[in-house]
Amino acid sequence: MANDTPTGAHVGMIGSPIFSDIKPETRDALDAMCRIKRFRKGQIVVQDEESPNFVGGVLSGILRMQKTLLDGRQHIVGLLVEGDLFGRVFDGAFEYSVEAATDVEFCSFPRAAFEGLLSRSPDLERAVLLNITNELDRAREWMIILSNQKIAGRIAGFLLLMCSRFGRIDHIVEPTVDGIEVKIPISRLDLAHLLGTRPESISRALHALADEGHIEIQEPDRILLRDIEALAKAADEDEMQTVATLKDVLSVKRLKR
Amino acid sequence: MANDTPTGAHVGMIGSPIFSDIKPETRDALDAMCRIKRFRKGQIVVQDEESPNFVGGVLSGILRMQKTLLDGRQHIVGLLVEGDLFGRVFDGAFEYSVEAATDVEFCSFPRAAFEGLLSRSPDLERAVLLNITNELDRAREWMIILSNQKIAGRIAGFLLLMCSRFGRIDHIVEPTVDGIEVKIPISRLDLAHLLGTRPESISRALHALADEGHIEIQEPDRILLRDIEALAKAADEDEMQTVATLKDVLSVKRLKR
DNA sequence: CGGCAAATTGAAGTATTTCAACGTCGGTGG
DNA sequence: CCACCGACGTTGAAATACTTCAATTTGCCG
Repeated sequence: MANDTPTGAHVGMIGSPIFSDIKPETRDALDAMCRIKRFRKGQIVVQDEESPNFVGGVLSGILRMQKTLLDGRQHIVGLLVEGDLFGRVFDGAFEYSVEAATDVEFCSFPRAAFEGLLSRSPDLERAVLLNITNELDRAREWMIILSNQKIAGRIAGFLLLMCSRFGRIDHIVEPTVDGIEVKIPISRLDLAHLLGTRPESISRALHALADEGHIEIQEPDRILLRDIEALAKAADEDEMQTVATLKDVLSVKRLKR
Repeated sequence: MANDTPTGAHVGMIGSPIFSDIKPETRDALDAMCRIKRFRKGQIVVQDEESPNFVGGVLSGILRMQKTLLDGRQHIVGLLVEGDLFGRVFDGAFEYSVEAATDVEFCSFPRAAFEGLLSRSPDLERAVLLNITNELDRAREWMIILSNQKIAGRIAGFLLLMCSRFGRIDHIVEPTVDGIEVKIPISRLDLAHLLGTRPESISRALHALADEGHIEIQEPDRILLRDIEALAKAADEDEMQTVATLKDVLSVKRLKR
């Protein structure tokens, strides 16, 4: 399950993964107002339309940010991992619901206090700005992935995004001798919604990629990426940098053995 | 290269549409460092990979933010209108290119000076934070639109997004007696890339919506939305608020006659 | 008026969706 | 402990939607 972190609040360095570049005194202030919360897989952290009165910062585990459509379908617009913030600062309604995709732990900062500290601490404000900027980049990457016409391409893009974004986090991504192993934190149905298709198509496309030897389906939610470059090609990947990075990870791993 | 004709700068209240809620002195400082630039439709404002040394704020016209894929295709990830910012603050590379979708005018703030002022002016920092937050919301809306399986649904979502986001701006959206008239600022090819399909499909889906009476194609780039609710249904629209707002706009217009 | 780019239309080929059925796994209760 | 159920993933086959390639039309600019 989740880490065996001390339960009590106000322990030093609580927000470690969250804000890396802020002054010690700002961090102390943050720690002082923070309260650690834990949710089990499947629990709702924030309900749609009900603007939360806190700002959250993920410590461990994965949260799904989603919108509930008219017909009740849940539509994921992002996965939150260690270091990510959620909730709304200074602004209007938070229009999404947040649900635990795995068991999770996060810091909860009372909204008013957080905003107050934000106004007083330029370093924190900058950290938040950077955080949101990153989030924006991620959303744009999603857009590009989603605009791939072929399902297999979208899946390839999704897998690569998992690697490049969640690479050093939790145990989602593990480099092995044969390739990179990715743990998919959501069900086929959710993945289908996320990628704009249906679970049957996800299944078929995934198995098609496997038949071509680009991936290996070790378990339905554990995929081994064998040929990064082929995946990048399938995904129309434009960031050779990502590919290069991932390949480096692999070769290093190979040498280590 | 591009005729970035810096015309007269330092005129009072230049940034009016850009930051509405900042202190007069901050605005003065902004105006003092700002330089107005104008580009004609089709010109490149920022080239891929070449991190610009300025932050831009759109005054009028429309810019397209796009990524160039390996095969040279241009992939739009957002349209910038009056009041939108672009460029990077405090952070890594700006990975997109920016091109004028119509003739445009924007403020250009030297990056270093802008960041300096940002650090000194909490009100500006907040304004920027809000701006980026909005941008993030928009990107997430795009994600939801893009994950619609049917092309017609994506187009419907696109048209509604145009209305709700660009409603009071430029002359993109005009309420009329018969419905809302939307001017599409990009070509079919670009729209196709944006929506993850091909121009032929865009054309067919658009004409299908017209055959059903939901829209009317007055010119290829001028669409009259006749039945907002039908469009919302086609788009799987979850924001009844948007729909309600648009319908209000319409009925007010009708009364006015 | 000719020429070009953009938009549209047609027809054939692919890919995806849909509906239905089956297998697996984990939990529950007899 | 085993049978059963329900959730999930997978597979098959037919229906549908989209893409592709080719041809045609439209509108604009020189």
